[in-house]
Order: sequence, then structure tokens, then C-alpha cells
Amino acid sequence: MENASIAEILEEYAKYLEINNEDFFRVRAYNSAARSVLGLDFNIAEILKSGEELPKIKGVGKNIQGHIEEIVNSGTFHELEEIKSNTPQILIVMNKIPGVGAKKAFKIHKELGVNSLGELEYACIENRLAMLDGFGEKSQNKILKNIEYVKLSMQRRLLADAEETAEKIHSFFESIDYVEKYEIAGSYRRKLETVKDLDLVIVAQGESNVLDKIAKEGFFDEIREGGEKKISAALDGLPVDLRCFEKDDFYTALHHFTGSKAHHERLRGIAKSKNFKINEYGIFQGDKKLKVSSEEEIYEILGLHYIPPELREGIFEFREDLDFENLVTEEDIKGIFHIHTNYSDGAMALQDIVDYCRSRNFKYTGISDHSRSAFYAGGLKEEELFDQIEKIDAVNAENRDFFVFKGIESDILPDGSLDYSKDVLQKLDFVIASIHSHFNMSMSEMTDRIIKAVNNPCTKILGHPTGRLLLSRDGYQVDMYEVIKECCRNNVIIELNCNPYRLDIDWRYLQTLIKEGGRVILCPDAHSKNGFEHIKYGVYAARKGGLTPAHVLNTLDTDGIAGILKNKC
DNA sequence: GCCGTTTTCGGCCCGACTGTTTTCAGTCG
Ligand SMILES: Nc1nc2c(ncn2[C@H]2C[C@H](O)[C@@H](COP(=O)(O)OP(=O)(O)OP(=O)(O)O)O2)c(=O)[nH]1
Ligand SMILES: [Mg+2]
Ligand SMILES: [Mg+2]
Ligand SMILES: [Zn+2]
Repeated sequence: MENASIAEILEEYAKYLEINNEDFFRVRAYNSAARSVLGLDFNIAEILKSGEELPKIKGVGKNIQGHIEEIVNSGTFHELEEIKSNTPQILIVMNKIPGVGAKKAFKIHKELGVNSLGELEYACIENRLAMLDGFGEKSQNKILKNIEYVKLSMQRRLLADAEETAEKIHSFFESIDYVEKYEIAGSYRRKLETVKDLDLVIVAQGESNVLDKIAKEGFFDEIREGGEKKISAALDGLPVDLRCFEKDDFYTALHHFTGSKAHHERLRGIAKSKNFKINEYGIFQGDKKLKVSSEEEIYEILGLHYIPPELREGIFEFREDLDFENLVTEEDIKGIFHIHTNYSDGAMALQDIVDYCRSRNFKYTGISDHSRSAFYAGGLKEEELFDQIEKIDAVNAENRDFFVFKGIESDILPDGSLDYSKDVLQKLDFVIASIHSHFNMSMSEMTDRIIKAVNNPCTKILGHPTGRLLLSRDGYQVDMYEVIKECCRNNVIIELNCNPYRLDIDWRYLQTLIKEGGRVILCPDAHSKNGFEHIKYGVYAARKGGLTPAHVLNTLDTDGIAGILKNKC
């Protein structure tokens, strides 16, 4: 079992505790234990099963360790199952109403016997809500109005889609002259794969009510609420939070608004233990406000190495054995694999791809169309593959400073075998093995299926290992830890698919992967020219996972790649 | 629920805003 599964279950329990109005610090204990588990450099289940003693895990004491042992044995723990079956659905629903949290939802349910949103609407209309202690006419009206928001059920947004809204915001700030400095912070700046909103930090020197002025520009679709220092707006259906600061406070404000919440809890705890205090207005030593002119200085003052925004998730950035000085960048990428041509479902011809890659200064590419079982995606019959091989050989004969590696994205068939015979695959430089069908297998079946493909000597790369499509399709059930170990044992590189809907393998597994000695390859999975633009999302994800160029196969030059691929099957 | 260590229970990140309150709790960032 993966640590991530354990973490997920602990987080779920925290959510139920919170909804049931349990002690705040108890809720937080479960949340922070979950983060700790996610950031471990060993596999909990493996250690427990071997009968060894579990090393000390920060934030995991007797109780939570007991739960973890139960989770490893049975996939859940009884307190969780109990609270799940005892929590009325309406509490969960009401918690989604803006302005209604655990306390209010609990009270409404308990004292008014409200069991559905419909009943809540009635209670408001009949003025019963306003009669409750702590409620009044205004909050009643607000709740009535906000019930609609739950029905709309706000979704998170793909980072790549949020970027389009961000572009509009950049143009807007170009067009006005009274904002001196601003930056989009929050999860957007941390390059999280999906974002709930955009969080803007704004500085306007010598302007009294900047936010008011911005609100009145009519640029945003909606201004939901606001005070002097912050307003909540929306654009393209995406919420936007704006906060205004003095120029001198810009860096601590930016740092604050970049988050994450979990990062701040840890960092501020550390600060406090060293007799500092951090908030959005500065870092303080006693009454003295220290001068800060970069985010780096905040970490320096605390005696910590710098933690870039992408890493600030409260998961593993505080581990003492890690530093983030040499994270991979887009410039490190020397060439790209997993390109589809018009032989299968791609839009570009081989020569177009070569020309385009050269114009982008790539030194090589790896062509991999779909295999024959993927008939819906124009998968290649053997003759077509042989034809493509000839064409690629011809291109390579013409070019001295660019190389095309010959490959295929082979379906992993339900029994774990690949889609062509060995003597066909031997004609290729590489095989990406991917799952494109029969997603509904049990976790152990699916894990066995993938592991069998990974053990096939022809397999060089494992493609999009969970098959997830962010915000629309969960990945298939697979034990990623077992898969990672098998990949490392067989020298199979794991793809980090750069398509912003995929970003698969998830960055949260990357520390585990490199601990096991593995590497990733960043693949745009391009079906058209536009697909090449996706590389940056893969780089963001790799950085979030703390990877350096050495952990990314396609930072190597052509000879380096050829060396890795030289053992044919 | 966890932690530290003045080994036993008090503290756990910090602030803006709202609406209710009559001095602050709840929600959200
Ligand atoms: N210190 C502190 N800062 C917080 C807390 N909650 C939010 N923040 C800061 C850090 C967050 O990154 C920032 C923006 O809050 P958001 O709710 O928008 O979360 P974030 O952008 O991190 O993720 P999301 O919007 O959900 O994709 O505000 C908190 O409880 N404590
Ligand atoms: Mg946000
Ligand atoms: Mg926000
Ligand atoms: Zn694929």
C-alpha cells in the first residue's frame, strides 16, 4: 500500500471530525499527520508487514499509529467507518455554503432539525434561522442567497485554463497606472495542477482606496464582497481574491499569499520556536520589524535554506536531507519523446515535427505513435510501423545535428503483454508501454498487469502510469509504490506526461521514485504543434517534486539518451 | 491528537472581515 493512500484516509477522517464540530487541534493533528505521511522517504506498509518497528513520524503518536496499522491491514479504520455512517449528509452539504462552516452547520442541523437544502430554504423563509443564537437577519439572507452557490458546485480549475484568465488580468494591470506592483500568488504561483481561485497581491503607493477603484473599473465580472484591504471578485467564473499592501511589505505579503496554509503552519511554528513572528506584514523579533527585500531573506533569517514557491506544500520541503538549489528548468530539456504523427492520431507529419523541434533547439525527438490495438486512435499495423521506420532512417541519414529515435506507444493488453511481437519491437529504439483500455480492474490485477509490462525487456518507458484526466477521470486503481519499485529494478523510466490534464506520474510520488533510484522523462505527448507548449507544465510538476536535471532523462544530450537505450530487447 | 521535557498538561500560525455582540465567535484567506 502506498503512503498516499494512508494519507488520504487520515485526511478524510479529519474532514469528518471537522464537520462534526470536533476540537480544532484534533482535526489539525490528523491533517498534519497526513502531510507527514505523504512526505516520508520510506513505505509504511512495507515496514509494518516486515515486522520491523516503524521509525518515528512527525505528528504521528500512539493513536494515529494505531489507525495506520489498521489501515494497512484492512484498508480503513473503524473510527472512520463509524463517523462516516453517523454523519448526516446535510452537514457535508451545508459546509459548502459560503459563510457556513462546521459550527453553524452543526447548529442549524441540531437545533432546527434541517435535513436538506430545501428544508434550509424553508427555515430561512420562515425566519427560523434568524432566531438562533449567533444568527440574525443578515446572515439568514446571506445563507439563503448562497444556497445557490452550492447547487452550482464550484469546481477547481486546471492551471493551464487559469493561465488564460491570468493573462487577462495582466493586460488589465497594464492598462491602469495606479497600481505600482502586483503578483498572482496562491496555488497559481505554486504551480499546483488545479487552482480554486487566483490570489493577487497589490501595491499602490499613495493611493487610498485602490481596491475600490479597481472594483469600479468594471473589469471583473463580479465583485462578491470586500473591505479596505481585500476584495473578492470573479472573472471567467473563476474567483479572484485581491489584497492590497504597503510597498515595504510586498515580499512578506507575497510570501503570505503564496502559501500554502500547511507551509505557513510549519514555517511559522519554526519561527515561533526561534522567537520570531511571521505574518503578512513582516517578520518580527520582539517588537522589532526586520527589513526584508526578498522572499529568500525570510528563510535566511530563520536559518533555513530557500524554499521556492512550487515546493511550499507542507509535504516534504522541510526535510533536512533535501535542498532545492538545482531544480530542473525548461532550458534543461534537450529533446522530447512521446510525439504522435499523422501515422496515427497526430496532426503533424514526421518532417514537420523534425523542423519544429529544430526551431525550438531540441537535439532529438522520440516518435511514438499508437499501437495496433488502439484502432480508435489510428494505431499502426506492422507494415505501417515498418514504413515509418524507413522514413525515420532516411531523416536521420540526412541530418547530422538532429536525431530521431524510433519508438511506439504500445498498449499494455489486459494480460500485461505488449501489442507487437518481440522481433517487431526489436527494430525500435524504445517502447513506451501505456494503458488505454480495460481500466476497470481491481488494484492488484491492474498492478500485476503493469508490472508484467514493466518486466518486458522491450519496455523502456512506462507511459502516464495512472491514466488520470484531471477534473474529469480518476486514474485506474494501481499501487504506485509497487510499480515504482519494479520500474527501478528493470531500469524502466517513468513518464511524467506533460499534458496539463494528465501530469502523470503525479509529482507527489517523485521523491519516492528518486529515493528508489529511478528517473522520469518529461513527455509532451504531443498530437499537434500546440502539444509542445505543454512541456512547461511537466517542468512545473517536476519542480514541485523537487527534481534536479539529473533526475530527468531528457536533460541528457543525444549520446546520453542513445547510451540509455542501447540495450535492445 | 501530538508535543516537549520545568515528565505532564498547556499550547498548537496568524490576520481580515462580518455580524452578532455588548466584547467576540465564526468563517475565510
Ligand atoms: N497563514 C495562513 N495563510 C493562509 C491560510 N489560508 C490561506 N492562507 C494564505 C496562503 C494561501 O496560499 C493563500 C491563498 O489562499 P487560498 O484559499 O486561495 O489557497 P491556495 O491559493 O493556496 O489554494 P487554492 O486556492 O485552493 O488552489 O492565503 C491560513 O490558514 N493561514
Ligand atoms: Mg488560491
Ligand atoms: Mg484565495
Ligand atoms: Zn497514451
